[in-house]
Amino acid sequence: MDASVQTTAQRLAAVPGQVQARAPAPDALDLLEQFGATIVVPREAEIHGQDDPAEFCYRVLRGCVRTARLTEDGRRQVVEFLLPGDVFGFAAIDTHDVAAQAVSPVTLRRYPRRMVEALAERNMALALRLRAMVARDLRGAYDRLMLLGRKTATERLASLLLELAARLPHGPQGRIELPMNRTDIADHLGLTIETVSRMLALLKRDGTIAIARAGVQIRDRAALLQMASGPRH
Amino acid sequence: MDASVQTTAQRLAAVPGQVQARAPAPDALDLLEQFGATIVVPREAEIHGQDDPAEFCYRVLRGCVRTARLTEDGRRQVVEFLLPGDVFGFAAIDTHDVAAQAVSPVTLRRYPRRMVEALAERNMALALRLRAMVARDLRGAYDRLMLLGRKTATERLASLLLELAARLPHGPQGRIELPMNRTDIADHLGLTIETVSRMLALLKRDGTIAIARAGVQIRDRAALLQMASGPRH
DNA sequence: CGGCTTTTTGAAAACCCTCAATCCATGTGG
DNA sequence: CCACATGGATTGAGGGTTTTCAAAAAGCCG
Repeated sequence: MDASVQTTAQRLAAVPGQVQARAPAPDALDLLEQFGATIVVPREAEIHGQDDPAEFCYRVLRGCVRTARLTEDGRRQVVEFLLPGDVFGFAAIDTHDVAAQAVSPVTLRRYPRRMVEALAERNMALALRLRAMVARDLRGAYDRLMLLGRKTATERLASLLLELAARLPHGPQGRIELPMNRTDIADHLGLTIETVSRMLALLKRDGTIAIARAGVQIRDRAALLQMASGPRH
Repeated sequence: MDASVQTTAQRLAAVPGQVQARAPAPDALDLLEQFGATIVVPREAEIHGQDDPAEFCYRVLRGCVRTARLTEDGRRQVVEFLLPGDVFGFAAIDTHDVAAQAVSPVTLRRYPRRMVEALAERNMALALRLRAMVARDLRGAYDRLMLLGRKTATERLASLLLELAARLPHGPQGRIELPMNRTDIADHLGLTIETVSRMLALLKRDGTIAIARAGVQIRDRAALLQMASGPRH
């Protein structure tokens, strides 16, 4: 079987360790598959830098990627975490406006942007798909603006835990494994690692969650939901 | 002369009080003009709500618009301020993901989204223009994530002042008039009005800026630039 | 079992927020 | 024309949340 005729869903299913058994829904992104290359990136390695010319865009097959911005004096803002099935680098026009690094050992599918552009010019479904992806990124960014500008430390943690619980595969009793360390979480939520640690300890004492290092289990989802949107009323 | 054949540049130039005498560069957005309607919105009135179906998109002709998100408990995050020449509502797919309100009395040009979509399907230049606009919004949102997540109050103020100085028309000695009040600024920068006031007073004492209510003059641009990117180093 | 990194915990300080009063500009009515 | 009311901005005092600095604990891997 020629790899170029695999659908996205089939390819995803073929990746070892990939748990989501989603229905093989046809996806406009499948058109890109024949131009894709699979690459492996070691932990903490850079996939592309900020302001790099946007030669490629990517889909995560395995592992976790973070996108981030850096200031000259070393402060970092992690924009988002990308998990298997997620794509990134599609919004860029000329250059990437964030850097992308591997949080864990990562397997990626990489597509040349020239091809994406060329295909999208001809194929309206793909063009619409691309637009929907960028719109989604934008909405996500707006959500995060609210989180960073107007939420407390606990609320930020609660929001992130709920988001990750919805996106990560679940183990027994709804346990999830956080792929990123405390520093990544802190730089994503606009906090310090100490505050992240303390707020997690707090949620643990409450009985809202159970944590063991990277393993997290949500015990009281309702409480988390309430915390995520604000303690008042 | 039929209004429908005016170019964007011509129309902009025709607006009273419009100062920018930009060269009449052809713009793919001019294609929309024949479907546009000019509307006037009073101060503090809503242009569209969050999650409203995206029936229209807009261009600011006069005045200042803010886009914002609200939480259930009333906290607000102002996403951005839009000034004459700026467009908004183009990134939406089905619904607007921010609310838009008039900061000052506003004149807008309003375009039906159906028309925008229809034209973009046929006209590649317009489609690319739309994409570039959304990409710009996204980059702006990323800049703001860094600002909210990792910058101090003074740095946030310095950043905003520099941004507005670059976008607002200048009076004598580089004076600018801030169209928004302290509450809007605070909700944009993730601060309180008191902190905004205090930090402005601080910059004033430094001699970095001169302020009189809404009027601001930047006296030491280099100092502001340095503050905006961080005090350390 | 060491040596390493990561996480957690503690104490003190910093920064920003909250609450409250005052100031200032503007507008209104007597 | 002035007194007064109103809404926004400023200033002050105190408190709270998060940060900073420091050390201990817990994993991880040789």
